[in-house]
Amino acid sequence: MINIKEDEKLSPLNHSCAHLMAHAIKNLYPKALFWVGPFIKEGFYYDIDLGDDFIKEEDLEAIEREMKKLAKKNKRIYKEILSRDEALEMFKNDPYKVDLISELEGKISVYKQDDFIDLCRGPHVESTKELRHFKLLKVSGAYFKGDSKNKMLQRVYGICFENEEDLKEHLNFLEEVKKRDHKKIGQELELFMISEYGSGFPFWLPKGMVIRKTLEDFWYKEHIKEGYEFIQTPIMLSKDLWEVSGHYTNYKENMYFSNIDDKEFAIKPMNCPGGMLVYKNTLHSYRDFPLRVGELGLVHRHEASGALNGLFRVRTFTQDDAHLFMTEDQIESEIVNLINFIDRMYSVFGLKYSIELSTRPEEKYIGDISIWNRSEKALASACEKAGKEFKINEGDGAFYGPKLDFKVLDAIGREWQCGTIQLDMNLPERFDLHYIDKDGSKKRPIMLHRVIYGSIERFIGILIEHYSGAFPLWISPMQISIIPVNNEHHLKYSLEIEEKLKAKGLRVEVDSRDEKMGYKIREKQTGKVPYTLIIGDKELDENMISYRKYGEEKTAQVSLEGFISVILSEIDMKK
RNA sequence: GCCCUUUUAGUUCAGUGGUAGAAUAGUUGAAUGGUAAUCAACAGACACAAGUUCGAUUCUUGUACUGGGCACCA
Repeated sequence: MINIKEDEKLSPLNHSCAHLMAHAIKNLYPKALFWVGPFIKEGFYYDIDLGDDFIKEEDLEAIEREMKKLAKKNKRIYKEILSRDEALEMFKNDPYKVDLISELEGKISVYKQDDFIDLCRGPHVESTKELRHFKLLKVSGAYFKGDSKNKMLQRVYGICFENEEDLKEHLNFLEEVKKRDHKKIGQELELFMISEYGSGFPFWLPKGMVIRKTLEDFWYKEHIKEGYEFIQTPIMLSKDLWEVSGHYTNYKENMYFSNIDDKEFAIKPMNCPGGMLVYKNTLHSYRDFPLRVGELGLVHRHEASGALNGLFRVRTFTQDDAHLFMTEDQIESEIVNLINFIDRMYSVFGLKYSIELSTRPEEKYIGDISIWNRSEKALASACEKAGKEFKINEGDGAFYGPKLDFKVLDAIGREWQCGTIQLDMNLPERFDLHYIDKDGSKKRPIMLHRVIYGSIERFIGILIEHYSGAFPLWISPMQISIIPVNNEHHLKYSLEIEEKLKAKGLRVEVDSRDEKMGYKIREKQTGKVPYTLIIGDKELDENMISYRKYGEEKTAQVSLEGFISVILSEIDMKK
């Protein structure tokens, strides 16, 4: 996956291409006014005010043609330095540029090509002739200065490369992304659906449910190894609780409510308040620590309609949550444990990841600065002790504490935010949590929230795209499909095999429909079933089975016992 | 929520100011098969509401939904 932002050659190229596009748009839409046109990770864009006119997707081709025409003229791109007054004079008829100039300090630089001139810091390529291998990708709306209170401008995105091969490669990558789309694969493989009666509320279909259940079972098993206990808290609780937790004041717009017997109830957007009540249910001693309490908690959040996106952004989802309670000097070792745990969980799926440490916000934060400093240090040194590199996001922590974010990298190099470990100084205070220390005094525990999958729904979405729908055997909804060559002669033997495989806990089916085997094999391949067994005269006579692995064309012949042991060890290794 | 976009059969797509056509899935029948699609018959759809019109699936408006962005993600 490319990152133009970090490429010294591609970033000026894309920046210049943004200007070339603006130039072309200016020629085609004389009324157009331009705000800014930077290069980004995946290309460039320009924000444009076209008055009451619009650029539509189908207009992009015409703009591209105009760009090619301009580029061919081989105009030199040169820089000029102006004083503020000169700049203001030059752009006096363009309110956007005047606005921009007013935000800049010192001398103003502009770039010129032919009759087009634009404010810009640069750098740019030397001539328009270098801009040849580009593609305009999409149009959309974008708020002026990124503020939803402002007017919406039109944004056109594109990307530029040094040569045609790189451009082609990138366009192929975009095709690949489309092919892997979990919404598409989820429908094709009948994993989940979303009804028009509830956008943002996914339904799990039988096959998707197998995946979900498998991930949940695995999650429980691994958490037991790590010394966790489990709870389940109600999805609906009195509004009073959300006032104590602070969610009612800060998060009301995103919560669902219901009135019962004239009392207001809220559907939980987070599991923590319920977890706090469980903690308070008993008196705690320092001897109980670290206390690790997990909950696969179903939460509901009223996300903006435009934010919804398949399983990635939904209105109801299951967090693989846990709350950990400890003393201050247990923070570091507990975080080291967690990092190693998360590492183990991700590596099972072949997911690489990076860690980011977010520290105390400049202004809006609560709690003692000395606790902030100590816990930030604990998070950092835990990463070091676990042997993990991390990036620091200064001031990016939540108001209630610093955090470590885990971003997983999928099979085609895209990043997804999944796990997070957050220290929380807010809730223990609000809920007045305490424990009895060695000396018999009451103390406030340190509390961590953490998730590993993040949201099970979202994680499955990521896995679908990561594996492109071809799940490893242990997760695959249907593991083995048995095809009798002829129902009359081979069905009985097939059913016997099915029986034996089922007895081993495998997910098996016999496809006994009256169809030709070529047809069935095709279906198993498009359905991405890991193993297909073919049972005919040959297998019957020799008391063997023939199997074909997903994605391979060859067939292997083995005894049933041999096959079972191969399969079971593959499941065991989670390959 | 905002901008643009989309909506025709279970699914993927054609098409029209005089209510629609295919592929595939489905049902039924025939075919008994050796590694990516056997043949035939049947059945199945214009998102919803209002307007324009003799007549609207088609045009207009609104609503809902889809997709891509933006904003949001205490």
